[in-house]
Amino acid sequence: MDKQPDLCRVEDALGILVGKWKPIILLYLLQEGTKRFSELKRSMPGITQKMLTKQLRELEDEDIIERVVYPQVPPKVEYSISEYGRSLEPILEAMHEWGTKHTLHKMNKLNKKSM
Amino acid sequence: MDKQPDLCRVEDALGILVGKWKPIILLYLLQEGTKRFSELKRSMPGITQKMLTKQLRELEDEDIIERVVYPQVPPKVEYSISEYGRSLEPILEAMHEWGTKHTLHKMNKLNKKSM
DNA sequence: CCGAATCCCAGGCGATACTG
DNA sequence: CAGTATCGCCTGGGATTCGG
Repeated sequence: MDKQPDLCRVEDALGILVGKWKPIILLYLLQEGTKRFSELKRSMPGITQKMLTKQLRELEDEDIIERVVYPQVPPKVEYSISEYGRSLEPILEAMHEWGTKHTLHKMNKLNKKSM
Repeated sequence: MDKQPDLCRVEDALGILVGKWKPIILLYLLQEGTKRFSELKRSMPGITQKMLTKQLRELEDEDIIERVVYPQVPPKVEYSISEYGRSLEPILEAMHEWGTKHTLHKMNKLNKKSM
């Protein structure tokens, strides 16, 4: 199964970003700083509690985000990007930039067809 | 960089790289230049013809790779990274670099536990 | 040699309801 | 408020077979 181990490290990074809501969560926390669960949920229309919990857990397991529980009633849990997680920021920015260009690229392609 | 969730284009880039064999295909073609179908298949133990064809088609549809068919018997089809596709190289390199560090990060984490 | 067509399964994702 | 628990759909990926 082992191919060239050194060539396949791309997938380790990819695996962390893949997930329907992970890029959104990461960009949001990078932008807004620390947020509690309900704030995250409110800012992502369409996500269910289950999915938000799951994606947050997975990011936490990889040490990308930090989770702080305040033992009180009602409960309060805050999430934030870890110092380590910030090392992903350049990659996210590069992908966002490339994605923006690619969207234009596809639009040009469609326009050519209809002309 | 616009980080509003609804304007986030990270997923456009992500969608192109996601696919079990796509990073491998891209890195291979970036390194080796033009290759024919059978060479690609031979270099990726475990991939089926169907999957290789599918992943190549998807990359071709996004103009990331180029496909040249030589009308002869037996058939010969060559694949290569397009000029446009090369714009993904910095991202792949960044992810590879990050992935390498992350692998170390996880190893350190495991070592701490067992000490 | 290249790839399309078919069948199949696991897991990601979602809707909904329940709990401390 | 911040989660679990259950159920079910849908799609990516794989084995196999057929065709030009």
